[in-house]
Amino acid sequence: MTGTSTAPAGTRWLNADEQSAWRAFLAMQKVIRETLERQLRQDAGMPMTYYVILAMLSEAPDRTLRMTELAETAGTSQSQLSHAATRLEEAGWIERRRCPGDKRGYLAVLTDSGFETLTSVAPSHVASVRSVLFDVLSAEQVGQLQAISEAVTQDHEQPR
Amino acid sequence: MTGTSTAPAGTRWLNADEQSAWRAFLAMQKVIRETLERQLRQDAGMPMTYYVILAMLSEAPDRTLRMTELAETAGTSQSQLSHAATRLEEAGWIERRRCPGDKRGYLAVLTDSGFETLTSVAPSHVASVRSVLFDVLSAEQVGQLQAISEAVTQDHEQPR
DNA sequence: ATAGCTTACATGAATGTTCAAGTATTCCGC
DNA sequence: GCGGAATACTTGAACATTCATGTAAGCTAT
Repeated sequence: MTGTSTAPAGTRWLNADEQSAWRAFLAMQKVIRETLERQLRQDAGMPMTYYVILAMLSEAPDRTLRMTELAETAGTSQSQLSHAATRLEEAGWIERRRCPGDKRGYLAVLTDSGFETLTSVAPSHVASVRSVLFDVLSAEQVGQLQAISEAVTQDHEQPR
Repeated sequence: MTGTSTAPAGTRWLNADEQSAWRAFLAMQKVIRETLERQLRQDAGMPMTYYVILAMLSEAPDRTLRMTELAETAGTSQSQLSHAATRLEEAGWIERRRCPGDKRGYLAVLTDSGFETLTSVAPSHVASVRSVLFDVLSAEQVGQLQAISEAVTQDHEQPR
């Protein structure tokens, strides 16, 4: 039900173009997510969320970030990050240290082992991203996709 | 790590454009998924997967589909559908009937209650889809998004 | 007609995510 | 400098998804 038929009048349903674009989009999303998720699971035994967390840490100065900042840059909730950090710490990929100057806080630090893991998985991850997305798009389409993505996310930013 | 630095030579990293397109895309995906998921959870207490299942059933002749077909059209795995069907049946939104002619199979039937629920939730769902996506895109961009989506999914189809 | 493969679906354990609390700190105004 | 609100993070329960496996029924070639 994204279309015609029974319902309170006044609902602006999707027209045919929007309808098919929407379904196509859902399908694309699914293909991409599943492809990457499966690849990472196989090659590194971690979900994509965890990969992104490690990746963000690897780019931070001293491979270290405050939990909250990490959650923000990785695009996860604090709760999710906290659970993830527990698992990542068990795996030996990160460490949590008390935050100097703010005893409420913790710093997440990427360990050497974590960095190595990331380094070893990254190439095949990037290859997957390429093969599922960029290899099938023209340069123009890449630009279009970015513009579309930014339109959606920018519109959605909270007014502070 | 989607970029430069340490790693086996020969890896084709993403260039700057691809990199930023990719991150923008991930962010968009997240915004859209979370928005819809949250809205459906609030308004109907169901995840989007379940909504799609009900929606597909509502469009089928007699609001009935064989489990396998339903899984296919809804884009879920059979296992996922089976679990979902259990929950949906508990909620009284669908029924499972033995499939005449093939005693292995089951038919999933959308109940009146399920149809009513769907009917009551659909408008706000569509409104969300609109507000998060179509309202911020031009007609041209909608077309571009569809083309991009199709490029990805078509390329990914299994060769039979 | 029967052995053996395949199809249709269910089930259970493992894992991730979300939501709602809960516990420390820190900040702020008076 | 003290009470109360906000911040930083954790925790546990509920739920969804996945993977591997299980069971029943249909198909097919001999």
